[in-house]
Amino acid sequence: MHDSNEPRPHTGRRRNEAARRAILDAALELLADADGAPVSVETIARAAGVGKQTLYRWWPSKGAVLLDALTDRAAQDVPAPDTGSLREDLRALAVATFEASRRRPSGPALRTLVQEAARDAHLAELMRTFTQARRDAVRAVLERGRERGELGADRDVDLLVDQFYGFFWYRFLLGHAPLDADTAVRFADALLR
Amino acid sequence: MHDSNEPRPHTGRRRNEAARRAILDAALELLADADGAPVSVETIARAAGVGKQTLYRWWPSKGAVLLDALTDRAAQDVPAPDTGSLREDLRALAVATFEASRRRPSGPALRTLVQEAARDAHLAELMRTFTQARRDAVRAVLERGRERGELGADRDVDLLVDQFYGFFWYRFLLGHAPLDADTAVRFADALLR
DNA sequence: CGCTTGACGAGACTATCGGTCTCGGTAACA
DNA sequence: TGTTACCGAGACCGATAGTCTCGTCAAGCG
Repeated sequence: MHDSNEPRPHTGRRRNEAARRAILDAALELLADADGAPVSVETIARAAGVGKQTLYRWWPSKGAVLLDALTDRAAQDVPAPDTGSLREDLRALAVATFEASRRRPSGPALRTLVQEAARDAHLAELMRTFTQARRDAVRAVLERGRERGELGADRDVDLLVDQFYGFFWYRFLLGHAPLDADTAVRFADALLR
Repeated sequence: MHDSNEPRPHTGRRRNEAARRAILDAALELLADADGAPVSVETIARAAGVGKQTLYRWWPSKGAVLLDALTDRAAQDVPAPDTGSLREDLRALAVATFEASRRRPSGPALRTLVQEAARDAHLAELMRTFTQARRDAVRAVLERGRERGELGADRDVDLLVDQFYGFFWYRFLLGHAPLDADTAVRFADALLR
């Protein structure tokens, strides 16, 4: 058996970085334009001017490409406000979350991506880490507030985290009611009453 | 032109009621067993012992069959508690909603149905009336409470309704945290703090 | 009783899509 | 200059929603 920890140096043609960019850009654009409608691999490849195999050579599935397209350019950084005030932190988090969901192309793309995830268990699993980071940010803000005595001992942090993201996703996916900054502030205050 | 308000009497073989029942029963059972996985028309027809055309003769799409299967047997009746106390009404609504989501086969079937709706715009549209009735029940409870002076003028009913169902759907679809009666009571109380 | 009508089960067929496979060509490196 | 691995293109496979056709069968009418 050969030493797999020390593979032989790479030879041959290298990965085409322009193709990678074209694929991610095309995927994000199609994801945003679709706004709910499915995005096919054929369409992405054609829009990027590449063959399907180039896609599958570097990503294991369509979902992986789509998620990569979103996280590549979209605000990867999770805001972690720490103003010293629970109310201010939660307001800031809500405003940042709601506003980010309205920006193009990442907002509409995220909406489509969730719908893709509903039919693709693999993608759903990949998205868990994406959403877990956001949940952790809310939890951290709440727990800092608790340590400062701004959150009563009777308040359940798990419940509050799910209230925060439940409301957000509900309005985001249904799109029947606004997710603007004013709503964000009123919502954050409602959670802390 | 003939009088379309007075169509000629029906002749020929009549609709097979047993087939209708078999289709709806098979669809609900498959929907519940799938618990997320897609349910194909072929599978429904085979399980019901009917041809695909019998399905498409009476329903316009797969989604219509699935929704019909759920609403046919599942608790169609929306609870409308009116105890005279906002807190008691909202608790009752939350307990009924959360408990119903855990019952078989309607609970798992609803979860699968939502995932089907994510890929079927037609079904998503059909489900709007289904969910609207539930939203209206919560709204009615809140507005009765407001008339009794149990809800401050600063509380936004639209926000509260979305908080209620946002939290429910979030936990129901993700399944990461309990939706039991105890949680329902604590949640209802949290909304009314 | 027998004819007309329309529903019935069965399954072939079309179109779409995710994913695999193969082909001739080409860029990078030794 | 030869080897290697990536490239675009597209044929191919399997699954699935929905349509179409076929021979059959039940309900009513004359």
